[in-house]
Amino acid sequence: MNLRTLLGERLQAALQEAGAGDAPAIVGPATRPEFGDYQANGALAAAKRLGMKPRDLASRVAAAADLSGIAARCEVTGPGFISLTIDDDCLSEALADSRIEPVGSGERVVIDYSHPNLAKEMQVHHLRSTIIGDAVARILDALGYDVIRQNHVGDWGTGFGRLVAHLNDIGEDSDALGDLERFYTEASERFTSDPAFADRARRVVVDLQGGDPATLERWQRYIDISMSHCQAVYDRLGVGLNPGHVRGESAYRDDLDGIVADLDAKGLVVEDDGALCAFLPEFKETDGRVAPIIVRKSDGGYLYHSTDLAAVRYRTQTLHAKRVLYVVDARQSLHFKQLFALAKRAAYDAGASLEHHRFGMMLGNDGRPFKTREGSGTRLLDFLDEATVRARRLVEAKNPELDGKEMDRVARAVGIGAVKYADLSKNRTGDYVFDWDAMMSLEGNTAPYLQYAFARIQSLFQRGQVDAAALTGKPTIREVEEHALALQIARFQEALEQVATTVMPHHLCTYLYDLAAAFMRFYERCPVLDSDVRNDRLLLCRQTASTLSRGLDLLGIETVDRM
RNA sequence: GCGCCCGUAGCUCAGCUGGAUAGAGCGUCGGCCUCCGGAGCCGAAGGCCACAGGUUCGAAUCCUGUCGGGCGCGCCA
Repeated sequence: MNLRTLLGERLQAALQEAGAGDAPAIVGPATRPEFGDYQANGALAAAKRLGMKPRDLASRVAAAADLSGIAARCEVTGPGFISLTIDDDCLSEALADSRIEPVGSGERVVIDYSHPNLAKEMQVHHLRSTIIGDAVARILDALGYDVIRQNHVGDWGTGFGRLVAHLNDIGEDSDALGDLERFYTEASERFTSDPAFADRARRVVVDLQGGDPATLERWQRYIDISMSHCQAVYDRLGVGLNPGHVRGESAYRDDLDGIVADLDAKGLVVEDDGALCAFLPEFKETDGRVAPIIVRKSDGGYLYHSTDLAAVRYRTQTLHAKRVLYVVDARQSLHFKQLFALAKRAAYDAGASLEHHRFGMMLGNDGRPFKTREGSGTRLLDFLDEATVRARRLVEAKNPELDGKEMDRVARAVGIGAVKYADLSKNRTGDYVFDWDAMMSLEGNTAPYLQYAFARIQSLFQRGQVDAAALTGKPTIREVEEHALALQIARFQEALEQVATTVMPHHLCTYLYDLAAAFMRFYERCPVLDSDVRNDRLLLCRQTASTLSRGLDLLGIETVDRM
């Protein structure tokens, strides 16, 4: 249940009854505790339009609103705010039924994320897209959307010419493919230093695009190996991606001629300097130049604009997506603006919402793009190794009695969880500073703090020999701390829906952190095991734990019973 | 040259269709354990929300400009 939506509907009806037409109620969390749990600001804005005194309108709205069973108090405050306090029985009901409401109604959403370049191994800069995309996909899934994950891997393009040419030269049985990074570097070096090799590489590109079977076979072999590296990273990260989600650039290679012919037929492209370009007026700059969208190079080759257009068409017309989410680096902003504009002109969007959800770079403490501690590289696997090692060191120091197997599991959950949370909790459109010590400090808004809160509740059940699953009934709310905690638990749905609309998982992180804080205050003030109302409080504990665990799970973060 | 993004406490970050006295964590200072994990709780100090105008009953939020920082801009993706 979404209390905020419910209050919004009831108050909007009251606004209408009070003569304010279809003015929105504008319900949000109260800004201060003395103003209750929620506040509605809509009467202020509406009163102005109607030429009424805000307080008068607010009073009429408050009187007209049907809030029985929802709000225990509804009163006008200040210049015309409506302050609302949720009824304790209502909270109690909400706790008893904590299912996620499927507001997605099966609407199909395609989400494009991770999309590593298969020419080399996954790098640290692939982390954000992979993690954010995974969390968003999980959350939309949980809300009842029909989510289709698309891993648009970079498996096609001129770069593969040199790789396959190098593979041709050294023999495909060579174990050189065991180290993709080295292989890639060698191929690149030869390409710049050896003109004859560069020529061969360019011919390979032609062969590839022409569909030469032997060349395609070599290429496929390279792709398979590279893809298995990616899968290892995905498994390690615990994200839901698998080979079934892969639909890379090469999947659209046979569509490109048709796309470009179609753009031409629609009069959207012209030849310029030998290249085929679209010049859309909205990309006209103040100096009169128009930024071009090149869909075919002067040598006849295609670029990623064409591939991406084909992908848009596939996602909207074949997959029938209503919404296509691109979780991609902010540096691609112009590309996506152009892509979406051209796709609309060509009617490839089929009315779907095409959305680029950008993110900034991960910076080190020095304010420069992040590198692993050694400064040598940015291989994602090395980075995850370091995270796990650091987490293990931490957990060993705090809780040395965990045995080897459990220690491994905890180190993984804490290490990977901390990395993910550090990223997800700061989903700004700009860059963010990654700091090992801050994210592993186990204090403040971190994954370990939330995991700890969960573990602490499990420990409480264990100490009290409580079978949490067997607890029944609806808790009666008595103390203000209980009310605050119950309210926060009930707001889970709001947090999820907020992520669904904004595609910003940090709203869920903030929610969970506030939930943990509300629990800590409750726990400090309200004894649980040695209490006359033990069952009620145990129920609150159980719902806190399950909400924490579900929320973290939707972020792709594991919980552990002891840590 | 043109364009996009960012500028909030010493540091790292929130601030949800414009709302009441701008919030957390770290760090600093001060309280709280006969009590369920102190990895905690309570409190204090710390802000011209980069700057200047504008719109509004009301602006960190919207508009314009200036100054800082990041990124991007014809045949890589």
